[in-house]
Amino acid sequence: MPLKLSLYPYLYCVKQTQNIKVSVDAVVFGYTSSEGLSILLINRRIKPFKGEWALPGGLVHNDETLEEAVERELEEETGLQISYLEQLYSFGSLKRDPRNRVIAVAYFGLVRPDAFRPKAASDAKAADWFNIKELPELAFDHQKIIDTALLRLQGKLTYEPIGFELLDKKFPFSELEKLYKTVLDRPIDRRNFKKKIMKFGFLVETNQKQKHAGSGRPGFLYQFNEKRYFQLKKDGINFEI
Amino acid sequence: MPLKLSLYPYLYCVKQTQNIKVSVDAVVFGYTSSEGLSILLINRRIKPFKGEWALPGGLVHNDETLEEAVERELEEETGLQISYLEQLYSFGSLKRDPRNRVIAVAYFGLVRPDAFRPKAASDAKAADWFNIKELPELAFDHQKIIDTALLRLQGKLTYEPIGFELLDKKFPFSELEKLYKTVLDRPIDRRNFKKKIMKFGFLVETNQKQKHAGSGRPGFLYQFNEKRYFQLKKDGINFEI
DNA sequence: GCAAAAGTGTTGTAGGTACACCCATGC
DNA sequence: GCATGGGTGTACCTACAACACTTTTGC
Repeated sequence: MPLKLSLYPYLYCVKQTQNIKVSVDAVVFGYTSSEGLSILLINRRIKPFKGEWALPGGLVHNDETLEEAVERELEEETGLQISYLEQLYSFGSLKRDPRNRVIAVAYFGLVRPDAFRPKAASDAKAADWFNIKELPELAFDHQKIIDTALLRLQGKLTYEPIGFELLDKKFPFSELEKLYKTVLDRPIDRRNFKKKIMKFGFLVETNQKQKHAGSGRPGFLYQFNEKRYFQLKKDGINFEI
Repeated sequence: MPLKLSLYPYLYCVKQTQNIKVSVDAVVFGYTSSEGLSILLINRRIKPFKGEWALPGGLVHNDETLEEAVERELEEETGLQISYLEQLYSFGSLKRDPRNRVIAVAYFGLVRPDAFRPKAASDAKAADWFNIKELPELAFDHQKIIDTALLRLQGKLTYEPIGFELLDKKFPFSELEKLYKTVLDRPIDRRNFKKKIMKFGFLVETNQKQKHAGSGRPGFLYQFNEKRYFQLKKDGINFEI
């Protein structure tokens, strides 16, 4: 059976002009040990889904890349500093948007706690953080996008050290441990976890101690050494938790 | 520092109408033990890049999903049966296509050897297979897309049993081993590899023997049990080679 | 001095790696 | 009978899991 070949495959494309828009949407995760894992949402001021909560995002401009579009939208709608951004998935089903056919290229972002502003800081709730376990009803297919992003976060955390992007530049070791417990939603052995992480060598202990919050013995602060990590990665280590 | 909020974030979008097209492109891998890993390319019959080799693909129709578009394009341009398809990545840089701004949602596909037709079968070389190590110059940014796809294939092979999608339904064990050696481009210990694979339990030995090709002792044929795999996956195994 | 969190080592076990000889078939 | 590829087991070693007591601090 030979290959079946159309001689003019592109003829199909000119029959009717394509009328599809391209948007970007960002699932931005934030984390604090007190509030757990949260997602940044905006309240829509225009139809459709006016007044409902949605992911930050919007149409891509003609003269900007997808990454630039996400960064611009985040800046415009929320003004926050992002510490990590990667493409997640493109959603292209037919009825995503009731107005037009719109394809969404979704991105996955992480911010540090110092960029994470709680409810009080926003005026009139135009943008706000929601705990991952207490999300409101969402516009469009944004719940599905969030589900995809959460799976990606959980997966990624176990084979790339992106957890640091959700913590302050310097943090007590227990913060990292709590982060893993929260996001992966399972218990972790403190001693084994520390051995595993420290063995890699890209996490360095500073000589500073935690400024005391609450009771208990204050721990030393640690920081992630990105340079060392990239060196190790080039030499071929594989991070596995 | 409070969140900076634009009151009318969507105003930005109406300043100028978006003029971006959406296409899909497919990186389809095929494998035979004699020829190694190959990619399916088509020879462009229209400008731009007329006469050059490119990935199969084209503009998405208004009334079809992204997956439908990929499958239609593959059918139109090459007529082949695909055994595995997943989304790879979306490429959105500004000058990908010299005509318009076009965003490509790239897909990653695998076909079995019996769908794999060598050069002789195609008329006038409209579509053809190229060994991964002997690719021609490619149109657009298709080389970059292929690089991304190859990394995905290598990664995926080690943590999901998709290798079976590149082999016939029944195959001698050595075929699987050669596939891994070829794609991962490193030596593999025969005995350990077999132990590892068989331990999972989703690969079953049939009582048929390989019809003899060349010299040497013919081996038994094996087949992948998809049902068993999904059951195991649900119960929480993780495939790791 | 008591509650709360940080810091730290050992032992058993499972799984991975390294490694070599015999068997069935075609020519 | 020889060349080619198929089939198979063991021993060592590393890496992970399980597990509990002491130390520092705030109140």
